[in-house]
Amino acid sequence: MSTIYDIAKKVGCASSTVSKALNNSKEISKKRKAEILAVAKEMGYVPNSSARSLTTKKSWSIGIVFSEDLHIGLEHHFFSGVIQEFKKSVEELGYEISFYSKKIGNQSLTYLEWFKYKDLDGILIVTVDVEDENLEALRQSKIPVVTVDSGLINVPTVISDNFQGTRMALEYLMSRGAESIAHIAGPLRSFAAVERLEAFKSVLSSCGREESVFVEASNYDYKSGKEALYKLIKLTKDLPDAIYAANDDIALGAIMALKELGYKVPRDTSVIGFDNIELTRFTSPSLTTVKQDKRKIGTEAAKLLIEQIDKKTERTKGIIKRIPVELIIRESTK
Amino acid sequence: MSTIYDIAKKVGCASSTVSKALNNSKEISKKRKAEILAVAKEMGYVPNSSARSLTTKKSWSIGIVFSEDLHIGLEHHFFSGVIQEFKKSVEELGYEISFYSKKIGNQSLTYLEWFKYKDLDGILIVTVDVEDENLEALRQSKIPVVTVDSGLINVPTVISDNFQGTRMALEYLMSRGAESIAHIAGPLRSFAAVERLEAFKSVLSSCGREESVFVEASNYDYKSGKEALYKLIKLTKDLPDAIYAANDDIALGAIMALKELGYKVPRDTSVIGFDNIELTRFTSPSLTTVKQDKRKIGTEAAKLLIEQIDKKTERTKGIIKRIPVELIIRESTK
DNA sequence: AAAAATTACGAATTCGGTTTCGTTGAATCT
DNA sequence: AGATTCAACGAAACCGAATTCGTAATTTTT
Repeated sequence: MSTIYDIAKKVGCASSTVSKALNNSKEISKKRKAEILAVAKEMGYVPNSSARSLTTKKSWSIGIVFSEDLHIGLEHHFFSGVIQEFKKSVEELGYEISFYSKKIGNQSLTYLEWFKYKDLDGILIVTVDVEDENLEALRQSKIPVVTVDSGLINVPTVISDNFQGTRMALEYLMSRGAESIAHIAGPLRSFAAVERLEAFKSVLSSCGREESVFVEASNYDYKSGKEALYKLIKLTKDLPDAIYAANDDIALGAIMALKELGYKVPRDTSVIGFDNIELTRFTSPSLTTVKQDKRKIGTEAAKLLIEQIDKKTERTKGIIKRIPVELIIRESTK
Repeated sequence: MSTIYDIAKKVGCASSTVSKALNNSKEISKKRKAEILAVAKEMGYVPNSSARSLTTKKSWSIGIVFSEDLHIGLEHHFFSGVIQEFKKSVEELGYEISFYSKKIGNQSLTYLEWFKYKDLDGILIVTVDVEDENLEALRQSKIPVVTVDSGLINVPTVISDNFQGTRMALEYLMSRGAESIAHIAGPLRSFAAVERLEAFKSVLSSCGREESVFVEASNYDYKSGKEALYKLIKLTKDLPDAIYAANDDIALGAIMALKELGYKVPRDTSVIGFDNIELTRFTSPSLTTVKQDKRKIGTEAAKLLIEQIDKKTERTKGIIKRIPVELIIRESTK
């Protein structure tokens, strides 16, 4: 309601003086400042963010992009945790978050246009759909960007250590006597899926296992996990000793499919997931899984982004920050 | 980058004319308009949201407040779904959402100040902590507000039909032979918890059961559910035939506590929850529960809010929209 | 005490749009 | 043809801040 002009009028000074008082400039006397601050408080003055960011070119807000095509959203078990933590981190510094949405008014904006439209200070990309060609322009631009779980070249990325996680999972399975291990990969247009598949192949071959059996799930969800398991069964004559799934949802789907086929987990085969979503403690059997540290991922992403924003340092070419994972052993592996 | 002034210069007209072309005003000829639009496109013009909302007093953004004290956040099973759907609904109309956070820059703002600061068009309150006195000012104001799952008087509210749900749950339990039924209430500073408790008492007494046994969980989570069950056991000599929990997390906690005490569910007692979070399908035993329609709740809240924003109608005094619930029968009840 | 350097403040401009209102030229009417 | 209406455009004010720069008042220096 009340503006700096109202305050100026009441105090009997110029608006510029009020502005100085409010922004602890040194161009003002203690006395004047105290006087102005008192009046401002009395009038219930609140600055206007639009006016402020119009002149300062700083919006104090950070955009978040996530690929809805990959079924990522606020409800996603894992990413909602990452975003929550990211939000908390940047809020401590005074930033707020803003979600990308295609429709702005009547027209639809690309990520880059959106960035300009909103005068954003930076962007967090949560997972990347390789097929989203809109991202390319973002990647080539000079604006502060950080990604989680993606492989955009020349963009700082925070991602779980998929190699370490895969190795831990597979070595554990082998230590428990698994001879044949199959992999249900996530959709290979996601970067993490590719990494886990690569790691799977690499670990197996380094252990002297020649062929690596895997199928690709069409999505990171329960249903796709079920379907993938049926595909897998068709592919192999015998049930493998163990199955390494690209994430927990897929693993749970696979277990359900195994049940439908009359198999018991872990008696007939072990299943191991990735993520450690809350669910996994409660299922029966409870799920052995590789735990991702979503809190750490969120805070690290925030850190990497704020550094770009503050230090005006150009994006460090292709920084990639790997967050350690942890193997959580439960009942789905023998 | 480029502004309407740049366009004006290039076209050779006034900025006001450009503005008119961009906002399909009728005060412009087809020819001029086409010409301007072409140049705008060529220059990659994108409007600036700050400048726009500064003059129009319309920010096209809606604020979301949720009480972190109640452990509500982006990760909450139920509310994240509501928010996701709300977001989708308002985005279709060109609005974006913005989350309240205490720290703006260095100072902390009340909800009302935040509303002014950001020039918000409306506010969605997701659950209300009765003890949050900041809300009172919001309630008394004339700004467009809608709440979900709360009981703010004179504020439109969208909420599940807790009476219907409770009745369905209890009647089902009784139809299956339960004589004694206890209730684990949610934290009673939340409105839904109070409603469910009231409904519990009312249904039981209308069925001729005199005393209604209940305990209050300190939070809506698993741990509180466990603790509450231990409290309950101390309170009653015998295990009740059935337990009606205020939400799924509490129910799951209670089941775990029962397990620890050597009881089996549903053999020794039935347990029924509220929400139908995804988890409930996977637990063992899977949980019988009252399903809340989070999609519907989200869209209805959006509708109620947009109506206030658009029609400039004052808040209809105390409108309360009840969304039907559904009983999902699974294994935790006999 | 006069000169020089500081300090405290205000006038004016700017950010990027929207909107009002006056003016001009063309089209319509009598 | 002269009077009248209407369509198309531009000048200017405004939204609410931040910032630059000039000036007057004050303090410090010699």
